Amino acid sequence: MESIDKIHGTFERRAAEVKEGNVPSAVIKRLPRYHRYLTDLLEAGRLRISSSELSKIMNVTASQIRQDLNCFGGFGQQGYGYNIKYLTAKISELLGVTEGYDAVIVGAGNLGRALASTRMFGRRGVRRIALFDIDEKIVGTEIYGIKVYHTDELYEFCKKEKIAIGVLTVPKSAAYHVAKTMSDAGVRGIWNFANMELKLDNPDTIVENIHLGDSLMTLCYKIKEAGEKEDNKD
Amino acid sequence: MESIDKIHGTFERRAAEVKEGNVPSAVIKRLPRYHRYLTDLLEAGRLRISSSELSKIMNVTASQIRQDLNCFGGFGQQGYGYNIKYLTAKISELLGVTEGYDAVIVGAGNLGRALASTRMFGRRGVRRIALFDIDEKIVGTEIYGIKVYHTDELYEFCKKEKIAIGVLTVPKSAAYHVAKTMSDAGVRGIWNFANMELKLDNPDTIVENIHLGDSLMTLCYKIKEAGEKEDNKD
DNA sequence: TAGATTGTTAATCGATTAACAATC
DNA sequence: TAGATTGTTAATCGATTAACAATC
Repeated sequence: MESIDKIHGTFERRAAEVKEGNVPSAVIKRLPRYHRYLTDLLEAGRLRISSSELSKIMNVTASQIRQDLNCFGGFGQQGYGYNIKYLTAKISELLGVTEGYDAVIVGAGNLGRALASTRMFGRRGVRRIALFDIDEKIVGTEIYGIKVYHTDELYEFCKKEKIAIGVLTVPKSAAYHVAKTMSDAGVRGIWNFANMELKLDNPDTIVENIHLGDSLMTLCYKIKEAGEKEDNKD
Repeated sequence: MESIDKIHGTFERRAAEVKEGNVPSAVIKRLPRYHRYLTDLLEAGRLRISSSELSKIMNVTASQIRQDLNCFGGFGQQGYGYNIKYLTAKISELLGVTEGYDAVIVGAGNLGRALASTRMFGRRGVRRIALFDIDEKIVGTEIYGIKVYHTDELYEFCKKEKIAIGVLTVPKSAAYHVAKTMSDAGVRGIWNFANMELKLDNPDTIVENIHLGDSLMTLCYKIKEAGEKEDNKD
């Protein structure tokens, strides 16, 4: 127990040193995955982990883990490893999880409802403030505890509530119009499930596209590839 | 028109040359995106495109496009560009889109229904043969034209119908059991929406994980980063 | 033939891995 | 102190870009 406290002390002394801004994009892309594994370890009650143990769990090299974590300010401890809680907090901060952004979901179809019901948002510090749809039958109701508004009110709502994130689950045909409305209302990031590339005039609006189809294709590719290897065995 | 025919002739003569198997993984990862853009161009009625035009549309370098497409057998034509139809067909083949795999969706919740209703599968040559759920109220019904079976029948069904792809949209608690059932029944690839890493004994079962949370985190990161840049302006 | 655009080589860049001295 | 494990340098590897000769 003493050694853990000692580690903690060390971390706190070092916290100011954290360098940022020059983290390579390859590392940034890996951060959500680190975050996932570390959160799981934390929930499992683990306090510390070495790069070598984590490398086995995550199936990457220990060297890469040390190199990666060092990008934002070496706070491992020689002979001990990394403090999981501190590491998770640091990565959360870097990823913006601690910012507490507000989000709206536009489109209350199957996908919109699925997103309304997951605990994915809360875990990442994002609050779902409202759902929007054009179906008068559901406007005014609540879905998984989230109030449904008419899409006509979207612009005013986003502006007034200073919404940071807009989740787009409307049909392709409506996607551009809805996206533009949100962009105009000052929404900073659009999480786009509409299966199309959005071209918005506002260069400051960030668009993160979900292309499930790309993932399905990758799976097909891997299946086909594995089958070919199998064939070559004979 | 004559030149187009000429190009076509050239392509057919060359079709045999296609090299495969040594395509770098960085290129493989980009193929679904190429496929998307090329399909759109094809639907827009375009017949040919140059690496330089495509580079502008896709926001990558023309050099990369030529390098990429060359990996699986240079079939552009100097002075003309690439035949979109042929290129799309080639990429489709490489990705396994032409294999015509059969899939089942396990879990008929919001996400399962969303997946049952999209045209994403058909476009990629994947047939959705059946839905599975444990809710007796919906077993026996049809959802978006797909028959719903009880999950108890999953093993037999997959085995009998030689299902290649299992789409996993059940709660975390049931994910492992369902995945193992499918793996045991010879399902070759699992498309995993359960937000957890599946550890299956069978090393031949391919798992493609969807981690929407990672994408949401990336969006948060980009928003935070853009905000910081904004701050530094002053 | 002249113009356009590929295929391909060579140069650059960035990312990964290996190794080990520093240090807890 | 001895053992463990990081932080960091240097070596390797792979991916991207630039350039241009080949060729349609």
